[in-house]
Amino acid sequence: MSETAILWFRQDLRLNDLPALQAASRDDRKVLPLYILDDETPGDWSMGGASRWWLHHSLCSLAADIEALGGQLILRRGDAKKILQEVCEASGATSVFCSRRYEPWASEQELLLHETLGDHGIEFKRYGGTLLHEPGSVLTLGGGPFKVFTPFWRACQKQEVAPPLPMQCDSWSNWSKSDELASWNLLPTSPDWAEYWLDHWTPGENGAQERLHGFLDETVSSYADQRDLPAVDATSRLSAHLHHGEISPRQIWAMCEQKKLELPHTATAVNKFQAEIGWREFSYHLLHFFPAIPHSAFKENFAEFPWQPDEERLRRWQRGETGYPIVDAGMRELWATGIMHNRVRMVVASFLCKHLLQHWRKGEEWFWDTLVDADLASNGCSWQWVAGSGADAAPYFRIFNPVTQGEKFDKQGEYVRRWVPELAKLPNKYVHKPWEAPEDALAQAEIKLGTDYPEPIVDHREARQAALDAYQQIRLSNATPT
DNA sequence: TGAAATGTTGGGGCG
DNA sequence: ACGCCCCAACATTTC
Repeated sequence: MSETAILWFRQDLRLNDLPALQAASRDDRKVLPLYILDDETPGDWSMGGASRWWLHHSLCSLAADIEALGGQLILRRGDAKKILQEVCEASGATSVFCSRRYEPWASEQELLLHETLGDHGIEFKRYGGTLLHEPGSVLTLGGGPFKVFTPFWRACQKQEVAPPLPMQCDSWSNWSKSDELASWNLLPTSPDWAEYWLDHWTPGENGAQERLHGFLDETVSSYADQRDLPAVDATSRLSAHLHHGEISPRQIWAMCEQKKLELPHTATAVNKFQAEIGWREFSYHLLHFFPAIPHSAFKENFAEFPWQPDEERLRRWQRGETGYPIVDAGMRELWATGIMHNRVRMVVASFLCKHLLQHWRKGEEWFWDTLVDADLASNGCSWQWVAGSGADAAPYFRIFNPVTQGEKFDKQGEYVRRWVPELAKLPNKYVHKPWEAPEDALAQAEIKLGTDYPEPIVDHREARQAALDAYQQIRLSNATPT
């Protein structure tokens, strides 16, 4: 009689290019596909609200795909170690296969599982597939991790990316003691802030593949010119699919390489897109070597940065009520759709840290809860990048001017008007700076500043100076005495 | 994957 | 014709 192997799904909700699945199904084993909702082990980083919404739909999709192949996805909730032991015992499974994760709590959990399951005679094996290159396989000549993106990415590109694996599973276990997905209450109620999200998103492996093909067929050619324009649909919008593992970076990579062979003139744009996959890799590698990144400054002198905690400022930023249209548009897009255009992410993040002097962790936490693509590695590294405390970070004095950024990347104010409809009637000239609009222009646009749309929460010039002064403080504190 | 301040240059208006 | 000033336009530096 053949043995049973648990395929423990985590952040890899797909069936294709899944090394753990291939390994599990080898040697004539029956595969028992299991997802565990574990809110205990991740500590502060249990899944945020938007991710849970996504997870619900992604699990529906995965369950349907497995069912179509004759299996049943088992759902269980609780401490993963306990559940795995239970399910092994109840089902007679003798091995557990999974894809590696790289969050500090997750790698600890993997080591622990290897020991405790091993003590019970159960084989625990973990596989790659979530990254192009495993952390540790891309190192400087000195043997250490890269701390700067460009040389890191150059080194990555010197290595082969393994081709994606085809789906392979011959027989599924028929053990079927599963929770009802609905009982997990992953979807929001009262209010249902995700009411229209299925109009924007198709979670699941099929949705991810469609998105990738659509992007490469129709969008990528204008990617180089237009990806910074938030009003234009010129980005891949793959981040959430990638985060949940519905598509692997190797699948993306292979398709990109093929695209460049077929249509060489798209090479520049495709390369730019691939470099974004590179930033994801970079973040994961950094998180692996510097596990404190999600909660403490990579550049240590930033530990003393004089942030000015202010709940009211934070709240206005979260709600998109700062009085700076491009910032408010971004924050409202995030709330309405679970995502925000990358260019605008940089602007709102810079605004929170530099104009409002709020700790980058406050922004990181908000994004963690509201983004469908919330990812510990990318989120932590990117917030530190903006704040200036991260690896290869933007220098602290690089302070975005929210008006200039708006005028540069949203010339016609289309994006602002979409997400901040109260400004819709304002002429282009003032749409990024309504406080400069003369009385009659405001009247014609039916706006009373301070009532229909807020006055700017801070004066740009003063806020910029305050941020530079704050930076000066840690520079001085960091100076070595002579 | 900035922005502002400061410096330089050169054309044109003007006395 | 000349010098002077103004100020774009661009370059450099500073934060």
